[in-house]
Amino acid sequence: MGIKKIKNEINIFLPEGAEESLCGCGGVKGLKALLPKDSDIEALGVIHHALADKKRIKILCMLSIQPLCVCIIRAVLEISDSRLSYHLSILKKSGLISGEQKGTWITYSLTDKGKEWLDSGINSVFVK
Amino acid sequence: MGIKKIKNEINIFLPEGAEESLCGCGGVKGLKALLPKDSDIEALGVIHHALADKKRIKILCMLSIQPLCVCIIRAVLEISDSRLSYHLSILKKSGLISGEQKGTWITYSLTDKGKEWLDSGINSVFVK
DNA sequence: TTCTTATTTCAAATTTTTTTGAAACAATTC
DNA sequence: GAATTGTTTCAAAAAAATTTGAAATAAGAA
Repeated sequence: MGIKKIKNEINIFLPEGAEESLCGCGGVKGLKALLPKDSDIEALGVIHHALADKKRIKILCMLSIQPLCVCIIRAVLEISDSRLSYHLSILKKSGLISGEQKGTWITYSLTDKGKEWLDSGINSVFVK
Repeated sequence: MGIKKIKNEINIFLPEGAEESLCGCGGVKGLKALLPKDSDIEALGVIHHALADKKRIKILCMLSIQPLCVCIIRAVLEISDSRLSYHLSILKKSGLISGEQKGTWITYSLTDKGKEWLDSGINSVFVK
């Protein structure tokens, strides 16, 4: 009732009004074309995946306070060395943090990308 | 050479300078206290996890163009119904999108949270 | 050189996430 | 009511991420 079924380009029925607004953006083809390019989607996925884990978010937050060596991060998080190393490697690969050797130690810090991400996105959640 | 080893509060050695700057933020205890509260970390994790998948990022991008019913999202993404449904449910649980029944169809749109997230974070990656 | 400490790497075990296909459900039309 | 279409739910299978513990590496100190 009140809903018109219309066969369209991809041969599916649509709710009334849907086809017209779809046409406004070029239909299904148009929608596909409007999506960001795959490499951008990929890049965004890598960052989101890097922070899809509480321990890794904590690491990012810690490093936003100051650069820290692995042993201190370990003491705060209370997890095993290899486990921490695994998480650090994922953050490092994502480009959000970087590590610099200082003698026997490796000191990790936020990269510019990491700082930007923290500034832009994170606040929108915390400031609620 | 040039690196002093100092036994400290948690009984680990540290690179020179590390202890002083650590003291500046209250040591390991202080660092722990400076981390966001667990519920915030959790919330951030949920959002990041929701967008840790390319298909889900694409869905978010599509919905930023206009609200869409499942069958159209399906046509753009070219995946099975149940697979799409699974991804939609994760986005829905994260609060980034919401669905409204219109007759037989369900139309999904970005929530305010979804719009904010897209505005704040995402651009910092795409505008490069 | 040998020893110690900090950190990473590796492979196996475990856990979590994702995919698949069938079945269920809900709104509509016949 | 029966049949149809759009969507979700469910459980099993498959794939991917994470944890674990042991071994490797690297930098210094003795």
